[in-house]
Amino acid sequence: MNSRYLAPDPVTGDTATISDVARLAGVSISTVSRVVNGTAPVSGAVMARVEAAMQTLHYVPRAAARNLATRRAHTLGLMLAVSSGDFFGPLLAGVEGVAVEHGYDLLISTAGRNGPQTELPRSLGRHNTDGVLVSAGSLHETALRALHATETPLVLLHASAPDGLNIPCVTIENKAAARAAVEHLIEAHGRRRVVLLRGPDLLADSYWRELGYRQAHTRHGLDVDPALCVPGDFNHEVAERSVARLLAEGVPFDGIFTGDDDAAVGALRALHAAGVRVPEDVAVVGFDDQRLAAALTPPLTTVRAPTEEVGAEAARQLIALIERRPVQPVTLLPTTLVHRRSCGCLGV
Amino acid sequence: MNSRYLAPDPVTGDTATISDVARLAGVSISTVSRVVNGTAPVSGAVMARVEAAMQTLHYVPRAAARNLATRRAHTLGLMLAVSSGDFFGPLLAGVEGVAVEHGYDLLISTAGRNGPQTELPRSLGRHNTDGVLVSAGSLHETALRALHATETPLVLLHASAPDGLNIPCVTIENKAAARAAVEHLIEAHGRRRVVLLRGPDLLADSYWRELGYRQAHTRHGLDVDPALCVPGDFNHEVAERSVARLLAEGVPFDGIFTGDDDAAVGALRALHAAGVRVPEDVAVVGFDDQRLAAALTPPLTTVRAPTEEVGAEAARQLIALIERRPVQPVTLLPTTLVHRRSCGCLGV
DNA sequence: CTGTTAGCGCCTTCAT
DNA sequence: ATGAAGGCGCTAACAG
Repeated sequence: MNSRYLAPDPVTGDTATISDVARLAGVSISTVSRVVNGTAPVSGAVMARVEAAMQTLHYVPRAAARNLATRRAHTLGLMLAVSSGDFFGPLLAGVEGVAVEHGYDLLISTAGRNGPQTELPRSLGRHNTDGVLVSAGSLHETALRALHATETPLVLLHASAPDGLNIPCVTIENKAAARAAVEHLIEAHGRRRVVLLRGPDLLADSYWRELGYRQAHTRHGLDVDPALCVPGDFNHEVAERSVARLLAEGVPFDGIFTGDDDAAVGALRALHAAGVRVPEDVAVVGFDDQRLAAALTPPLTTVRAPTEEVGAEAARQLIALIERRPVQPVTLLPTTLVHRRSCGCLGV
Repeated sequence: MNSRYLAPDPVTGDTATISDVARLAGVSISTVSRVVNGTAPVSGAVMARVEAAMQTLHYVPRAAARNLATRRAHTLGLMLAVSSGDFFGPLLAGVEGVAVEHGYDLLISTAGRNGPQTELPRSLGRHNTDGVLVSAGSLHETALRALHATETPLVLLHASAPDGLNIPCVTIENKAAARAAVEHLIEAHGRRRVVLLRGPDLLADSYWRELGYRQAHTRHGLDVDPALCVPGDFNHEVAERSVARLLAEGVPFDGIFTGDDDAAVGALRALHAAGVRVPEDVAVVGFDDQRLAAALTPPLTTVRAPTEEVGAEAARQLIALIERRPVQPVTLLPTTLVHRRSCGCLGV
């Protein structure tokens, strides 16, 4: 190539470069560059010729060359924790939609099952990426601090920034949602002794949801009985054990806020095994509205989070950061409570 | 930079290049390149000096420059259909693990909810990517043909190549798995009239699973009653309607192969609503072993697919293709039947 | 509006 | 075993 007028040879896989186009169109490479990027005005006639040339040559700019010349990667990094379960898809869809809309590609990396990485994978490193979206549990705090120190544009997903780090984050209104869920049990269904299945210690989600649980009590002049706050870990096995123990010990309760839907599975199972009726004896609310929520017996009342929008908003923030526009330090997306049978609302 | 001996300025975000390292170590850039890539032997002493220099400068090679020089992207493209539900995570984990292991990055793109794309997104195009993994339902056949014509290395996920296209594909043993599931109903539980909830027409999965269903019958000298083959669409609503209709029409049956777990949700719901006991009156098997399978009432007997391994194997094939090593035209990964209550096996 | 000319950072022969 | 020099394809001043 580069020395012939021919179309790219489909056999060698050789493809046209900007100079091929320029030559065919009878202009300079700068002009081609201009019509490709709309960087500067180009006369109609010339533009037409160039576009024709690009067509016949099947010209596609080579990203590596552009990236090298502009010293930008035109790429967003997304650092994920594998466990992301169900909302993986929507999250990705949200992020990707916004990314392409703004002309960015998406480079992905997942943390192994050995927990948060202590190092940013090279693929998402400084030069491969203009910025990185870091989802909760994917990157160890020290790695995050190191990254932040290099001034890499960063946005946190479903997590808040470690002390002292000024990193924008986008997540859902955990506290308000948890409060609303528990208040629903208290107000609409007259429950007074609601169990809290606590989430994993390190997760920000756990912290805020617990706070919401407490706030619901405070607002209604209720005390929180420490005996009702047991481990749930956002995990059905842990949850099942906790609820079974409560039952075995004869601790009285008439409601459960399970922290997340997975834990709800365990809670329902323990309740069912003990012959406790849901929602008559114990009303249950979950959190997340995963696909399985509606399929449980009884169908689970739970909090629906706008996962796709979380991804989209995070991407928007990151791009703003990259392009040096003002950024929201923390954005909390609103949730809605989905009423199903397990709380006592629908049907019986 | 490029003219000082200093470490990269953390404030400007300026970072070291290969020449900075060379200068600090007192060698040429070629030598640095050699130690970075292990391209040619380098004396121990020199190597040590270079490595020290890289350390103190926090040197990281710039991907764009390498890609430009080598004319390779060192990147795999992954084209996904958004709906991928539950097995999104494992699949990604599989692909990514193999990719990084071989020194490739992962660029992702998802098909919008408007069905298969008719064009490969630019981000996964020829120069941004050394090859592309195309998952079922993400790319329209014409796009696939066009892509294939450009000689882009391609591997299909959960789909087989369109007629005449010689594209390797990796998926699971749909036919054998479906056959085993249905045979289990026939052999272990004595069912003779098993309903088939057919999957979506265009999906390869649907086709093979239906074939397996038929094969199970043939092998046992049973006829397939066309009245028992109804739409399921891998969708709980469609499935619920179909099963409800069968019940209403009084068509007799004693088992259901639901095609996938989502459809199983609908089937169980319809059965429950009609007061039909599972598994006593009707035994049910699903397919996929999604997370909700174990949480259903009763817990669902279903086929477990090695999703992560599918991703990993696909990545291996693609890399082989890229590096011009021999490739498996089609690889079928084995599944296992997970016995739970809905078929009549465990508990009651 | 259009062309010329430097690089961007790295790999890769080709000498030595 | 090491260095020198020429690209890879494109963008971005800088002239006209």
